[in-house]
Amino acid sequence: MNRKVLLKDIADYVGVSTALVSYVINNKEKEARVGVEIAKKIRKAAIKLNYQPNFIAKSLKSGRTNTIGLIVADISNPFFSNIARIIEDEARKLGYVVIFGSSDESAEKSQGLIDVFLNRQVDAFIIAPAEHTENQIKKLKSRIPVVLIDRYFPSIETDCVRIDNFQAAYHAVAHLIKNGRKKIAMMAYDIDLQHIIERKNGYKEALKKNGIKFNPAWLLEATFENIEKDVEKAMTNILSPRLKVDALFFATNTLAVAGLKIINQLGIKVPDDLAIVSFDESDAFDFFYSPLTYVSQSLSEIGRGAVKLATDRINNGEKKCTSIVVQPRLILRKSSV
Amino acid sequence: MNRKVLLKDIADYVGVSTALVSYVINNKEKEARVGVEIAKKIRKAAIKLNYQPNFIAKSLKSGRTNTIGLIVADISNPFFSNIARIIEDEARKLGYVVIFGSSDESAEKSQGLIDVFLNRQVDAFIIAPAEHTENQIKKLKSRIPVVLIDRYFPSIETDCVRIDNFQAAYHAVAHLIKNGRKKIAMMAYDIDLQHIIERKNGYKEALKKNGIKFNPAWLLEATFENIEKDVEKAMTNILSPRLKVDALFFATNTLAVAGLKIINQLGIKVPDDLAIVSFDESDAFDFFYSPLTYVSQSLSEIGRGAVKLATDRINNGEKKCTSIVVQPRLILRKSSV
DNA sequence: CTGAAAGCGCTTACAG
DNA sequence: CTGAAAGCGCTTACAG
Repeated sequence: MNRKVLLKDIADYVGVSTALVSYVINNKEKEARVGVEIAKKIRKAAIKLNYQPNFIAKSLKSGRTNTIGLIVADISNPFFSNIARIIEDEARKLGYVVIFGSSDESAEKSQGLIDVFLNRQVDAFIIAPAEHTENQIKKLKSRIPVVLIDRYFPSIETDCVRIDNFQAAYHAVAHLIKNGRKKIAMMAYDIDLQHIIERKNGYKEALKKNGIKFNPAWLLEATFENIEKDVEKAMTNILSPRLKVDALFFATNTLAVAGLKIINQLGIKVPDDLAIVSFDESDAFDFFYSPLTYVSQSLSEIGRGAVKLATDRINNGEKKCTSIVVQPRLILRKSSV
Repeated sequence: MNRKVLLKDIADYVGVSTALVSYVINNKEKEARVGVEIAKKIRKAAIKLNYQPNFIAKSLKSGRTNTIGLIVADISNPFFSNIARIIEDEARKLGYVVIFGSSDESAEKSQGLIDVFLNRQVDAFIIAPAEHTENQIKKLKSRIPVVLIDRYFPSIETDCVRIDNFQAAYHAVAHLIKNGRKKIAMMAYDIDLQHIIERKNGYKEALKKNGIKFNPAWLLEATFENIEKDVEKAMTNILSPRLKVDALFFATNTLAVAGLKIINQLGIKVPDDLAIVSFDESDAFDFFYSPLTYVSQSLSEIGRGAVKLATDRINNGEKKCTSIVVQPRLILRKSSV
């Protein structure tokens, strides 16, 4: 295994100082007013010797690692892995690399990941924040660029990419009502995160605006720790032994996937006996026997936007916070007819 | 924003040299025979000042970054994102962080990612290698620990975690035959990767051993670049206007998800008219109207194994190559009855 | 137009 | 038992 080629090797090879080589390699000949001939020679030598600069050394000097820390709830959730894929591509185009971590919606794990990534000197964070992490985010953003995705905290001014969750939920539920549904349940999380709260509010407002009195028994809630069991219990309650509602609105894809299993088990007819609308997407939605109507967020807009905001702020820490609000679309299919 | 705390700050605070502080922080007091009292003081000061060592500086000195580079075909494929999740957790337990990249099955992108990650001085690679990357892998493994997952190259001795694809495919197809199927097609990739080749061979061998003559028209192939279209074309050909086979074996989950859509479009009855078995997993398999029988690989065994092999080799570059062979299971469901 | 030198924040062999 | 100093591989202000 041959030794790595260093700046010094090129300098020796050409017969100049490492300083000169550094300037040329980084295209700063102008500032240093390096001779054209020499510059050419240096470039040639760099290629010939296959010089690869040592990122670590560069980072130590520059204080930049060209690394973005990505924290999501769970990288194996298709919603997040699809966003991760976009972020990866966009980031690399700009010379960044992504390290990732899953918080499992736990504030404690979130803090752990933040600490690890801070130690690694990431240049910026892209975070789908977990519940009760306001303080973490507030502190973090005073030190380093932070972009929130999917969720956000109204009390903190940050760069963020999100959708209007209230509107999206409102439209989804209004759509159910327009199609004649009157008793509409919502399967949500028992959680203190703004995007879920807004989805709940949108749901309630749609009922209200359409003259339907909200029945508290319709709002089903699960915890993150026990999704499967909680969904089963809540849904069995409201759907069995007899259907107490005629439509069901799922607040996220994970809830929907768990819920559809119960619906299959109970042998409920969708959409005849129960209409369904969900949020986000999943392969499961396409293959459920009655393909699901769902609120689609453009994952590529989210990913692209997040990387753009992050890198913009890396390059200009003083600029004002930007919220990119992505337009969701309601994809109409058989489950809600 | 207050300045980061340095070793020097602790040294000044306690009134010793940075060397001593470094020894204590890294629990090497023994070697340096630091006084117990001093060590205590230093530790206290480190906590009081909330000292966080600078990883970059450490890395530059030690040549280690405690970073693993993960290269898969596509991080948004649930098979890979689930493995990524396991790798993330296992790696962090051991003090490593993971940077990831998607090769899209392209040798060129693969090389690009390898170069980027090498520059970042990752300590090891975990790779699901793309087609035609033997030489990349061969070169790479002479420089740095490499663990292959999912796929491997028989011509290169490497650490790897895999299943016996031949056996798995053989059993899957034998299962179809045992259930009375006689004309069994396989939807695979037109690709020169060992795991796909072995799955094809297992398929053929199962036919042969059971006295069924293999019909070349049964082996359907798609390219990675055009999965959807290729699958549609190949499957329409063999399933329409009349069914020319009575069973279909999918070589991967991506092929199956694409294929099931066609089957739905054509309105084919599964399993009555066509039995199905697939590889890997997907939420779609559960929600297809006739839940899919599939070959399940333990993703956690794969992820865990990969991290173990990688870190073992980081700590002992000379040890012999290890193949972890994970036992797949055939999960029987309605689609293949 | 070019080079010597300091410095980024650590670790560790060496000297005392 | 402890410290001064070199060095990891770069960048860049400074001097010439």
